[in-house]
Amino acid sequence: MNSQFKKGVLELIVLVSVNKKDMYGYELVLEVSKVVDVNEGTIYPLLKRLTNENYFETYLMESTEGPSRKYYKITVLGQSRLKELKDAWKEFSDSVNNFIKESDKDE
Amino acid sequence: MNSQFKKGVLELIVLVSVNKKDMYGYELVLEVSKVVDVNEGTIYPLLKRLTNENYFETYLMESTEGPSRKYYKITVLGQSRLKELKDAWKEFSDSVNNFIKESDKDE
DNA sequence: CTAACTACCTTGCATTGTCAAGTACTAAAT
DNA sequence: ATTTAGTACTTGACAATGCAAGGTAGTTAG
Repeated sequence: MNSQFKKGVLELIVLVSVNKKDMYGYELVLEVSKVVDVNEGTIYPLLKRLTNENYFETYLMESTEGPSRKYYKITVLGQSRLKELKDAWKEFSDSVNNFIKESDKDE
Repeated sequence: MNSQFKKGVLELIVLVSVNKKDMYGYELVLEVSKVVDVNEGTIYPLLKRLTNENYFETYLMESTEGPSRKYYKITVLGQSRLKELKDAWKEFSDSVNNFIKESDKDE
C-alpha cells in the first residue's frame, strides 16, 4: 500500500474510532490496522499529540491480561475536530475522484 | 484544506494530468490547483523526481509569452505507475470512506 | 523459569510538501 | 526608455507525518 496516502488520514481514523467508544493504544493499533496498515510507532505519538491538543482525555484501567491500559476518551473539542476533518476528507476525496473520473472519460 | 491529505496524491494528480497531454510546469501548477491548493515549490521538485524515476521525459519549447517552457511527456513506465497509483488510491479511499460510513451508522 | 503475548513509549530516519527568495524573459503601461 | 506585471523555472531551509527498531514491564502458559 502507498504509505503516503495515509498522511493526515490516520488522525481522522483514530478520531472516528475513539468517538465510537473509549479505546486504549494497543487496541487502536489493531482497530486502525483493519483499515490501513499502521504501526505502534505511529499510533502512540499520534495519541500523545491529540491528547496535547485536547482532543482526547485519558484514564488508566487495570487489565487481567497484561499491564494497565491507558484509555483515550474523545472531548467536545475532539468531536468538533472530527467533524471538521471528516468534512475536509469528504471534500478532498470527492474532488480527487472527480478529477480522475473526468480524465478517464476523454480517452 | 488539510495539507496532509495531499501527500502522495499530488503524484497521482500530476500523472493523470500529464497523461492527458504534454504539459509544462507552470501550466501544471494551475491545473493541479483546480483540484488541490498547491504551490510552485511543490510541483517543480516533484516533476524533477518523476523525471529522475523515468516516469516523464522532457523537451523545451519557446513561448511568445515568456521564457521557454519545459514540457513533460509521460513514458510507458509512467503509465504503469499511473495505473498502480490510481488503483491504490481507489482501494485506499474506498476503504476509508467505508470505515467512516460504518461508524456513522451505529449512532 | 522462560517464552509468548499484551501494553506502553521513545529515538533517529526518510519522504513529502511549504515558504521564501531569486533568476530571467516578454509585453504592456507610464 | 523604464517600470510593472505576468510567465516560467529553480533552490534551500524548514515542518509534519509515518516507519523501523529498540526498550520497559506485566501476565499467562508451557
